[in-house]
Amino acid sequence: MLGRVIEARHLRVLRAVATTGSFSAAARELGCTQPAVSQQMKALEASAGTPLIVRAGRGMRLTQAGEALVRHAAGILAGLTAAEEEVAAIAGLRAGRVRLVSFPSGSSTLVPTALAALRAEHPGTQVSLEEAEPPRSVEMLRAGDCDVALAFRYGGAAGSAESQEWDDLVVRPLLSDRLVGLVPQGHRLASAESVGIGELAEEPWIAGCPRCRGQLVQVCAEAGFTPRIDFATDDYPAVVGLVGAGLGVAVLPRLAVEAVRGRGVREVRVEPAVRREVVALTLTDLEQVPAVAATLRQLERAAAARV
Amino acid sequence: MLGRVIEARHLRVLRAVATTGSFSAAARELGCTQPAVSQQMKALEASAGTPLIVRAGRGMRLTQAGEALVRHAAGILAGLTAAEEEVAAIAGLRAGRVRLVSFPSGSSTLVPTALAALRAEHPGTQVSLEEAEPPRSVEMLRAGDCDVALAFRYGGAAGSAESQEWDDLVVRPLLSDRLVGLVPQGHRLASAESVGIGELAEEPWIAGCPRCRGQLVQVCAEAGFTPRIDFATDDYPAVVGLVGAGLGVAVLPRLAVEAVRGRGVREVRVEPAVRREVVALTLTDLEQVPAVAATLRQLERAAAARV
DNA sequence: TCAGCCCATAAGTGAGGCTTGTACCGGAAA
DNA sequence: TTTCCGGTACAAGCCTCACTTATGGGCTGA
Repeated sequence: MLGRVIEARHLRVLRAVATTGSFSAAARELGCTQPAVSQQMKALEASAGTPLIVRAGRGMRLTQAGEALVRHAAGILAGLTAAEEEVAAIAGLRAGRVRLVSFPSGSSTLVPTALAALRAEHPGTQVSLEEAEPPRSVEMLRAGDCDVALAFRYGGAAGSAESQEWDDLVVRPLLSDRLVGLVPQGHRLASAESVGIGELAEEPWIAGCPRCRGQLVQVCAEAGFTPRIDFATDDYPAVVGLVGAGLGVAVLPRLAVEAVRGRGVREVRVEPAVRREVVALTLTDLEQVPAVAATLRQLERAAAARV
Repeated sequence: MLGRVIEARHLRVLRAVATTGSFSAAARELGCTQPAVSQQMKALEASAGTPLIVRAGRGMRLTQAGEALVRHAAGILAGLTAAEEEVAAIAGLRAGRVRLVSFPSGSSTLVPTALAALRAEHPGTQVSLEEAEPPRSVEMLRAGDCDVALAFRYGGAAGSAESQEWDDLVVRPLLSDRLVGLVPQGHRLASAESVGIGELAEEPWIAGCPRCRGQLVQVCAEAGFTPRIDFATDDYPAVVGLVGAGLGVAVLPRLAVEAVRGRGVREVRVEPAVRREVVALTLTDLEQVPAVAATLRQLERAAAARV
């Protein structure tokens, strides 16, 4: 048997034949030759098991089976073009949804810039934003709960463990975020241009998120002391507020400080320079999704514009 | 470019992948090998212009485009199977309509037998019956107003013209219908076994339909006389009634006489034997239509059973 | 009767779908 | 950890099938 099942191609040919009333005209409409139409119709009749058209001198008529098939073809082909259009809209960035997860200081700095540019370039795209710190955000990425994760990692030994976890992901480096020191206005180091970390050994500390705190402890250990951490909170405005209130000093990523208009605090450069690398993460397959690719591109542009 | 447009085959594969959650399981469900599924999915993603699935360790997830396509695929494939089933019903004689046109004496003899058998064999088929004499019924057949025409033709010189008109049609001979003479009871020839047509030369005649009348005149001319036709009507019961009332004699096809229970008339065999050939006509293409073929078959069986 | 249009058929070609075979990667069990 | 198993990707070969060109026949209208 030739044609086992009915394919969309057959229905397109049949519809063209039914509307034009001739094989040749259908061929012209379909952009192929007349024998092609002839063969398709023969194959379709073979799989139908009954003639679909009757030649009636000039022109042709549909049989009952032909009429039934044409009637169904209308809906089927309409559904098919609707499906193609919806997919094309997603592929062409006239539609498409991206679920973005970012760590807090990223979502208030890089993300707004990137999303504004994305919206301007592709108004049809929709982006949902959620906040989560790196370990959790990567979990969400793997679980399929988001498409892009804005995360960060610290260089050196501590980062290697994370890098290993990410080697099956797409890692797009965005920028290198230097840590800056925060001291209260009026502090003895408030007007210093650069401060060695060891000079803060005896100060009370306000620590940030757990990972940042770990990083802080490690850096201080390398400098030969253990920081006395009086307060620790995920809330960066709170950190800045605590420093401003004179309750201690802090070391925060540049991005986090920038996101908070701190009053009563001074930024000082801390030596040795410690940087965290801010990256965008996504799954290998998702990198090819147009909306995801566009989001990554805009995140990179937003990061580049920050230099 | 590989896959230009989306075909039903692609959607079947995608649906199987989406429901089973793996290429291998989809291949088993579809009755093909796993690389076949792999290739189809790759082709589909190529024509979609965006990934449709993301591999997520154990199993896989659909992307937004994939979800859209699967959502549409449900309706499209449902419509396709509905179309296939409807066509299969027609092809398998579980459905199907035949428009039958018959001359009057055929519709009351052969047709009921044939249609009863058809109904018994294929209860799903629907037959519509209309009455029309041969010239008109063939017109209807050519115009697409009916599918099968029950007609008749006279042999000899008169029939050749009709045969020429029918040589592009499918002609199924059903039976040869001998013409019989009708005389009133008590007529001088009422008890004759066989009557030469010439013996009726002086009788008043009741003629039937126009074509039968033409045939009558021709036969009489060959016998050397011109019949005096007092009445002519398409209505065979009327002809029989008129003969029964003693208003004349008539020559009618056997089928027509059989259809009418005549009172007060006697049948006599007329010599020379004149026969009309009863045939079923259809279009070449329609002969392959199952419902038409079944109708023709039952008409032939009904005619054969009449011997 | 001739010209034009349309359809069917045949043969050749090319694309692409399917298969087998193999390698790679992951997770689960020993 | 090693080993095994289920799953996928990749490559090569085959074969089906869809399209092409070329040709013949049939019907219509001039």
